[in-house]
Amino acid sequence: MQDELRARIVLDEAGPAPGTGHVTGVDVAYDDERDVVAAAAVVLDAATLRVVAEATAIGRISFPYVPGLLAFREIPTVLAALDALDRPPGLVVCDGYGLAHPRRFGLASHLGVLTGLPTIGVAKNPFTFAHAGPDTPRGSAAPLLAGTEEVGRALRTRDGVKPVFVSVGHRTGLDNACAHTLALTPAYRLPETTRRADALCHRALREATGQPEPGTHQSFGRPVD
DNA sequence: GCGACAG
DNA sequence: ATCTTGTCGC
Repeated sequence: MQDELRARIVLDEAGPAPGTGHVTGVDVAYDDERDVVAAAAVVLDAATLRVVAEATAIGRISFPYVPGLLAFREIPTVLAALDALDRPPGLVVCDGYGLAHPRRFGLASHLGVLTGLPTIGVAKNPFTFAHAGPDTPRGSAAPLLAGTEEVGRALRTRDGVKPVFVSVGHRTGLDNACAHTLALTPAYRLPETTRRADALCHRALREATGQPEPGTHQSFGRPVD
């Protein structure tokens, strides 16, 4: 299926200019025990990084995590969240890869082809591509190489901090994808889009399952004296 | 055959 | 992704 759909990726568009229009982050959280998945889509104003729209969707886990097949696990619920938005998403920033994929069709490319939207992938970990460590300062980058082809970049978004791994999804160029990623990281390693979507899908999952009770999402809660 | 392997 | 503690740094 990936080999089929790959032909529909549009690579001759530079994509939206960084800092203009809207940028949307999508992310998914799981509760394997209860077989529940929650997705979130958060639309930011690209210039101010302020949230202008949000939407979530709840579903059942329909596919296991298999390296290389992440899209089949995450996309159904992500599509539902995007559909629930009350305005166009603009550029969509995914957790994971686009072209930097064993078959050149990662999550970001898959989502782009299904929706027709411009997409990029920003992953936290390298997949199976060789890359040198980018220089220390923020903005430094090193190519992700599939043989001789540059399928993405290891991009430093904070001085001296582990880089993120950027690749093109659909209807966007790699230089532009990296420029967007830098515009979305004024304070943290990960894009604001990813951070907002991550927080929202965890909140939605918790509200849908009504499990933990601790204070803030990622905290462990105060020990009882 | 074995290890690696986005989230 | 999820679970989970201590700890280093600003």
